Amino acid sequence: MAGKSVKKRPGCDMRGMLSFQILWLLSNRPMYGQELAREIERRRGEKPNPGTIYPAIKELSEGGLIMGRTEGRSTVYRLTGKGSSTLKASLAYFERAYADIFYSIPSVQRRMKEGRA
Amino acid sequence: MAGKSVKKRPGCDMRGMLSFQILWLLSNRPMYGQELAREIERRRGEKPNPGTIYPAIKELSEGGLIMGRTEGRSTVYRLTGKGSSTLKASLAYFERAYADIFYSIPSVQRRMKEGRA
DNA sequence: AAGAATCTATCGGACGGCCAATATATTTAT
DNA sequence: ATAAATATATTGGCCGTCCGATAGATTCTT
Repeated sequence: MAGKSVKKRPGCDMRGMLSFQILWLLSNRPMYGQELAREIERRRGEKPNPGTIYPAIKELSEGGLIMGRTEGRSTVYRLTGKGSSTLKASLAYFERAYADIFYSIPSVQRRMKEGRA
Repeated sequence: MAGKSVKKRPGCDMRGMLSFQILWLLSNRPMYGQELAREIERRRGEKPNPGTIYPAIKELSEGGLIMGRTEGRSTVYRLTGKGSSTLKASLAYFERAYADIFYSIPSVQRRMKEGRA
């Protein structure tokens, strides 16, 4: 049966960052869906399911933030101009909202003090 | 009527961070609901509605991550031991998942290079 | 050619976040 | 005492995320 118990991160599940993360990844280089899923897995620890990643891609595509180009069996996506400016605004929001949380992390502070950018 | 059009951040709405942010705020000092709402407003730019903040508080409270103590007209919340360890784990996840995004922000890089912790 | 692997894609359901509206209680100001 | 301000709290509904299952198409391997 579909839609069983969703695994719950204790106390905070941090939903809502998927589209943001996809935009950011595509700002580095064009990728196709499975590549995006793998890059997200590297960061989150878990690979998003097809039912998660593809609807997100579709949404971004329909919103004109990314553009897909079919190449063989895969579809390579890249940021549009609109997607790029949206990402810029989102990054500004991200920083304003969560920078102090980041700077409170010990390993981040260490890296700061050493001036490693 | 209730539940009209939810304001949409274009392309990424970053839901799911509320409980995390509440835990982090309470790790700095105990606060009551409206104080939490104001601190979140300072960071996000918009104040979470009662229908957003109170259910989140309730959930964290029922999960044993925070503890409330009624004082006059307000209820002051503080982290529990469980909440503290949960926050620690969440911070680790947060860093792993989004650190590279954070470090890609120009103003953050500037601050890093100057070694300002 | 046949099978395995890879990629794209959709469906149904669950869940947290989020809002506007509404209600009540307590404290403060006039 | 009355009004205003402050704080807590719930209701009803929408949205994006997320999962597991399922399916079809293309490419690679044997």
